[in-house]
Amino acid sequence: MADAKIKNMEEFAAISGISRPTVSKYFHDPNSVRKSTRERIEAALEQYEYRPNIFAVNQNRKLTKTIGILVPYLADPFFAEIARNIERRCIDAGYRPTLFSAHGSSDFEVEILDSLRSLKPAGVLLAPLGRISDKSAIEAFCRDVPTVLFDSNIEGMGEAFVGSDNYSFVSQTVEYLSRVGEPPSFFEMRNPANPNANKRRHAYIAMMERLGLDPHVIQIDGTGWGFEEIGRKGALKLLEEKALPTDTVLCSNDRLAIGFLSACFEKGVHVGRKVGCDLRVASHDDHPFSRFTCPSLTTAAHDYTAVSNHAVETLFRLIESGGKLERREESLFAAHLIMRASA
Amino acid sequence: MADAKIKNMEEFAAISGISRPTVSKYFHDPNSVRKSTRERIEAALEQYEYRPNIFAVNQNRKLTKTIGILVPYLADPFFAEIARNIERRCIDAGYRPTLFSAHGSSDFEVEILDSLRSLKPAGVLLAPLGRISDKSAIEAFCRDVPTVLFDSNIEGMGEAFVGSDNYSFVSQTVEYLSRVGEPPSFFEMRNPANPNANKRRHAYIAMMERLGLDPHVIQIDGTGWGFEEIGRKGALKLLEEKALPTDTVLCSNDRLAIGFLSACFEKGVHVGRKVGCDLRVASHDDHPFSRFTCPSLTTAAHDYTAVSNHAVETLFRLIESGGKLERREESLFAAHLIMRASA
DNA sequence: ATCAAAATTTTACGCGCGTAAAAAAATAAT
DNA sequence: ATTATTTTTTTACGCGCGTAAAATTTTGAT
Repeated sequence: MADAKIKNMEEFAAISGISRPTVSKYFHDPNSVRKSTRERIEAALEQYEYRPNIFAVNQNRKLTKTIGILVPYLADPFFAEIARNIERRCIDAGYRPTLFSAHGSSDFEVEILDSLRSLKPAGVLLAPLGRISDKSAIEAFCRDVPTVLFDSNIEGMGEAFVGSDNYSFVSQTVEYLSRVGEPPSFFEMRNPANPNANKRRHAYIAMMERLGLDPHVIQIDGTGWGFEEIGRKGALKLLEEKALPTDTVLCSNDRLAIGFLSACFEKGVHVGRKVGCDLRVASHDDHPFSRFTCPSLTTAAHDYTAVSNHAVETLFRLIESGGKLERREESLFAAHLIMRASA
Repeated sequence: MADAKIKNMEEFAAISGISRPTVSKYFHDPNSVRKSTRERIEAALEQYEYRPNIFAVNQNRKLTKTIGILVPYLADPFFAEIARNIERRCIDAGYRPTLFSAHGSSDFEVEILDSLRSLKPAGVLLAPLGRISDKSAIEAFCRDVPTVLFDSNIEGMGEAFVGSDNYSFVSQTVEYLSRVGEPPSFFEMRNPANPNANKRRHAYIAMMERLGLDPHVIQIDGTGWGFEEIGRKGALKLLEEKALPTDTVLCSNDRLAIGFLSACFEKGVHVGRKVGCDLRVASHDDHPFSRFTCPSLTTAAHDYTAVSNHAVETLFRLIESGGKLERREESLFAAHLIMRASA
């Protein structure tokens, strides 16, 4: 492997004593050539350093081995975590994942979709921004490129959607909170960027009514992706105005809850389920940091692994079947409750 | 722009009434062709949708417009934040950034470097894992690809290093803490993955000695990138054994501090600089979440913008000068103290 | 040994574009 | 109008590889 460098496949084929078309076949799929030739190629591969030029390969192959991954906001550890899982699986399956973040901007999202298109990826895993996404741009993209949506669903777009079952999240938290103490109010942003937020609100209301309880939805102002700060500001206002209808708050997501808890601490409000506490706070997502909040956050956790696995597997299936599925698939995974100190 | 799609540059040239070599020249640099022809091309560009095939372009051009960005751990919002800044600037400058994360593993790091090499990028911005990095692999990579290191320095590798001045961080926190209260102990991991940690420890000791104070370095066990959990475990042990030498703790970085604060809360230890508090805790980095800890974290902040800007600009300069700099450059940016409630 | 099946080699073309060289055209300067 | 200069066109080759078709070799079973 320390010998002179090989320029191209022609040269490498000559050295390994195999014809170029066969070598080409080998790189496409090592098992497509006879064992003895495979071994000869691999022997040469160990002596000489050669890898096919990826640009020439991609130009000529109908199907690239690239998989695009686009998430709305990579600085959110939740997406970073999912992306990590997905990347891993793609690599294991012999694909080359390329990761993009829309950085919370729909302009960026469209721009990335555009440059993703020119990469001619075998498939794309797309977690759209949601409400502010340019729907028509996404729809056009999905028509051209085999795409599986995840995290946020947009009706009818992509060949499949894989995400979490928001009803499962909320029903578990609401059930637990109201069984053990006062029923929860629901704390959320007035104009949530993410469609999951709406589903969670509806699930909250439905669940409360099923339990014969009065739903209280508290909506706070704020835009953008600085959820913690939005939650903190909203909570500060509520606490100052003593406007909380119950002593239990269920936040739409963990990042809002992180802000909420920080506001409580500032105001000297004791959060927790122990005696002497003023307030219980729970939430959804099991954000990587939620176990380090003060107090640690009771939350409903995504089945990260199941979601990312199934998203990737669905995409592989989609790719193998030529970019089209019989019918659009929707897969939702249940949450599981993680009881910590906050509620 | 809704007209029939163009297959290749040949076709597009025919339609726009310009010869293909000239069109090629235009896409390389629009200002390299006469104004009148530029306008004709751009007029055609508005009517017909055409973009040069990126693979064919990259195969034939000596220099790609790709810039590789590799960070050690993208699930750490600190790196996500830096990556966001860098991506932005690269796009603005007409490059195509591609982001990779080593996910904390040196195997991954080498693997990514390898696939990065085959992308023939114009340049690479590399934040190495640090201690566990495969130095020889990185060195070999830097020889082949114009590379600027950032965040963690590895002596002699890459054409330049851009990062923060650890001494500036620590001197400010130590000075402040010991001026206002009891001098701090230094809380860190025994075997830090990141070389900055070592520099911070040395800076702490030097600064304490300069102030005529006794340094106390507390080293805790733990490996990997789950710093919060490591910090929490370490702090729990310290608090249980009442092993803290002073009532002021300076953590090596914010993620450790987040864990420390969570342990304090669990143990009922009151952190803050107000009267009645048991402990002051400060740290370094200004992690995106450090303002939402309980209490909010006093910390020394990176000049994120300056670091990412200067890293990118250095890389551009490096690219323009053909991949070599007169001599290796090292640029360090000062921190600024952010006073919050924890100390 | 015989023969069909499977794998490989030979040969050749195409992908979409960069780019060099010479000829032609357009522009600017005198 | 003439000449010098800049820009564009024509022509042609190369990049590294995919892939098709026909010829050849190897393999495995009889």
